[in-house]
Amino acid sequence: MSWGKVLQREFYNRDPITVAKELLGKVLVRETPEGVTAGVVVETEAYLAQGDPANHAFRGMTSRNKSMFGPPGHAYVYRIHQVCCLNVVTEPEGVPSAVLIRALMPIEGIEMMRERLGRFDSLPTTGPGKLCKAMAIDLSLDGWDLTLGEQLWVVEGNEPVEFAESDIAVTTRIGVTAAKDLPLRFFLKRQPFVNFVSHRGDRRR
DNA sequence: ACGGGGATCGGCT
DNA sequence: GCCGATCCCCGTA
Repeated sequence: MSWGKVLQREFYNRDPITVAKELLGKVLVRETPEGVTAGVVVETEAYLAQGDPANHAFRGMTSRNKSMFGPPGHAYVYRIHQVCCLNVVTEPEGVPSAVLIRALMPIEGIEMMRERLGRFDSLPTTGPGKLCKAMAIDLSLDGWDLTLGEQLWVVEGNEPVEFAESDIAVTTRIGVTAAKDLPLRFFLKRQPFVNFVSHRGDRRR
């Protein structure tokens, strides 16, 4: 009932750029008493422990970002502008780095996602805030251990979307004001569920 | 198609 | 007090 091999600690215990790229094509699963929602990860961003002023942990540990300082493979969920965003924590405990999940291709529970959004949306998981609302991911999941295979986790998924290394696009990150020139956003080309905002470096669909 | 603005909240200075 | 790792709506075209 865990939808295949649950990604374990070693997967996350690497640098955030590697994890951000390898997360593409994996499946994020969310289970609540209401049911299961799941989607293929198609867009991510890396936030580095060193030299990255856009990282919430750039100026040290606070009550908000403490999950990033914990062991890899846990969630870092924070709130911004009325919505939550989901990150996975990378690298060893004490090294504050993470990968932001920005978009999914839904493969399970798309109707439930739309109910949670409160409207019909043909793309209910484009954007980090929207996908959290669609999957009922909130601050109570901050620090959650993603390797347990309960409530919130990531599976190998047996490659539900086929792509090659050359299908991965790399651009600067969306919405950040600091370190806006670092090429740390990764997404699958020709994937309609990738966040559709006009952004330097994006390709027309 | 694109851009501007407002909503409204927790975390930090 | 201020300011976002956002989203949606509503102008203009």
